[in-house]
Amino acid sequence: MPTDRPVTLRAIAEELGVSAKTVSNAFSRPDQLSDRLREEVLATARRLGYPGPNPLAAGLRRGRVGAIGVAYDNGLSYAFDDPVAVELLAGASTVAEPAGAGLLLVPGSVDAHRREAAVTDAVVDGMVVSSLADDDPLVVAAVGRRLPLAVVDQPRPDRLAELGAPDTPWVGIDDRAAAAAVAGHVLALGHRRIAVVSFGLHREPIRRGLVDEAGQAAATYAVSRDRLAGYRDAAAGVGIDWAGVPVFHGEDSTPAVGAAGAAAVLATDPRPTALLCTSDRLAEGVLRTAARLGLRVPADLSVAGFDDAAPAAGLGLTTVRQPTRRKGEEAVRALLDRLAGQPGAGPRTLPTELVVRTSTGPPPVS
Amino acid sequence: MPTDRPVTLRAIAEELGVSAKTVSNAFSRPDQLSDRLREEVLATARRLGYPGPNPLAAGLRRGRVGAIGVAYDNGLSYAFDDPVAVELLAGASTVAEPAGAGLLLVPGSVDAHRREAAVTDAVVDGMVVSSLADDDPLVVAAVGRRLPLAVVDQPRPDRLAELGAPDTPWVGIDDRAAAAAVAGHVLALGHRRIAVVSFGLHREPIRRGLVDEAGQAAATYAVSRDRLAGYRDAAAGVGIDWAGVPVFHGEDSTPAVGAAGAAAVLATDPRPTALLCTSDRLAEGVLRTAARLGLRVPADLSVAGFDDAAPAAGLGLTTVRQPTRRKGEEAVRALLDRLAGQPGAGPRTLPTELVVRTSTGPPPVS
DNA sequence: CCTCCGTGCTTCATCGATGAAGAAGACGGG
DNA sequence: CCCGTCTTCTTCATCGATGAAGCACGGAGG
Repeated sequence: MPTDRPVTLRAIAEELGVSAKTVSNAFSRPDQLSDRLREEVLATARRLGYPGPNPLAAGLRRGRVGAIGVAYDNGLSYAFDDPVAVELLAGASTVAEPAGAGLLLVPGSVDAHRREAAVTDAVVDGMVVSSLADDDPLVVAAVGRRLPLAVVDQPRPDRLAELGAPDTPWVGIDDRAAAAAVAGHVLALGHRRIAVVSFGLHREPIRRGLVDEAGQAAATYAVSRDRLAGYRDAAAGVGIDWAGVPVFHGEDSTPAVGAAGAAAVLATDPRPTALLCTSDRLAEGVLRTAARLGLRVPADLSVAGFDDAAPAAGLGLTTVRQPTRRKGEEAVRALLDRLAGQPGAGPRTLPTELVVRTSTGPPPVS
Repeated sequence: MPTDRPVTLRAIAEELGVSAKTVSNAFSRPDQLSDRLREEVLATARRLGYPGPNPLAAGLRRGRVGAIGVAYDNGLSYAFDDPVAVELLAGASTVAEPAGAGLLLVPGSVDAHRREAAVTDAVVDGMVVSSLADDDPLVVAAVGRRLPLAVVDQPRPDRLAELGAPDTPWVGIDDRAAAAAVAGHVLALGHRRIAVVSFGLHREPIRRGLVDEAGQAAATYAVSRDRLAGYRDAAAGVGIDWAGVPVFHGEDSTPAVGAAGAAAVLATDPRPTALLCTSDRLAEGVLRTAARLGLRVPADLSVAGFDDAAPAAGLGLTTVRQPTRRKGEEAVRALLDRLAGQPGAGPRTLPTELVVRTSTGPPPVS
């Protein structure tokens, strides 16, 4: 029996009659001692069943642990089902991995208190936070930890400044302009009766369903707010009264919500001829409802998405391509730079591109 | 200016003239002190810009950090591109998340030394390792850390016992039987000239391409070895001489490898009428090559996959469904149980199911 | 009036390692 | 023969917190 309690550096040191520091060096700084002694130390370590230097203790002393936290708006389990989230993680990992940094996926939770605790307790050197609402306590907790941070999409830089973290690296796109671009395309095709299917506007859902202008303006998810504003900009450009445009918002970005949203907005009178969706996954559900109602796309109904994520190409979806993967890359890169001592990089806006496929066309002649 | 060096518990304690332990309690055990004092402590903490108790230090003292490591055979960046890996992670997260445990994705690396270091240095309470070759030093490193472990798929329980960790929880399927089932289906359709497209057999590729029986038996990836053995079992059942069956193995489980593999085995004479693939992603590439060569599936060529992962249904692929998500769930559950003090759960084999779709049919009459 | 107990806070040791600085020989140069 | 330098190892303090145990006080119970 080697031992009943954990074997530590000190145990090996005593066994061999050398200092603890020498044992430490045998593992972490081989050049600091003779090969002969080093071999002896390692052999003794093996014999005693020493698990190697405890990374936790080493991390405490060194001040870094080689891990980057990733906090996402929704739970982890949701994240892995959303191709956009997965792509973000993929991007993050391509930069983190060569740097030898692990990614700690911070558990989300319905329970607000535990959600915060998870961020507070994460053992990491820095954190990427993504897609959080302006009023999410998670943001406050993350900033409050005074940990190097990098933000993807939301909260916006101005909100970060408000929270006392003005130089936080931020990566995102111009959501308003991108949304205006896709709406502009649809309107240019001649559509005048449009509707919107959006994911959540607020963290705490007052009521899912159609939402009026006041509700839209009060959205605490900056991305949702800005995309709606972009649609509205485009509508204003051709003289459409926004008050008459049905806007549905559901809980999250899933086909199920999209399907429900489509049912809701297509029930309004006059029936819209084009639906703008704030994500491709929503659009996927919209297409499903359209099929169920016997509406041909795009002959009877045009549908546009957002993201150009996994299902879009296969579905022939007109959408806005955004560099999700690059967002993950840039966020981690900025974080690593900061950890290496460079100053905060500030906001960085990546380009987007309208992708026209077959889900949009001229409105039906009615 | 609050300070230039980090604010600690002690600083607050001194500022207020109380003990450090009391400040600690104000954060972690609110019931241990009066509300009045607690408020005072928190207010002072805010004033001094205290980031909250350092989770690293707390973790060292407590002996746990609330994170589970996940080590995967290939790099992280690869993992996020593979639907099977993502599903495994999704399963893992659905169990870890409610338990408040984060998932630390351990960085893989081409550099063997750093790969090991990443496992050694991961700050976690336990680790899930998935799909590692029998001779992967990562396994040795993981076992050597004497950290609670749970293994998915490979290495096999017998190999774990060899390494001195006999009671390690293990989750997987009966790869040999599952492979025999899908091969049996193809053979029952009447095919006699079959070929195999497989992902890697060895960690260190001697030579990609067609591999003979000796090479197959020497595979250090137990999953690959057993699936080949299963195909072979089925072939033996109908009197096929396995030495005549072309077996291609490529680096990893990607459509690109599948496409290359198909090209290789379809160039053999006589041309096979059915291709068995060890994953759906490989099969995806095989279908691409078939299309390029003008072969109709299944009229000219039958193709079978493995996994029943994301693309399979869409492609009409005949395959074997395996409960990837559940593997992730069970592995993490077993790990959490062990962390809670229960003894090792040992091996657990999950069921599989043959799924026949449209990519297999009778061989062409030649 | 004395004892017992709970509340609220403190003391002490400890979790397991590593950075900075220093000391003892060995060795080469002048 | 002395001195500076290198190698090899040691000493000391510290990273930042928390468990276990202890002390002081006030109120309840006998």
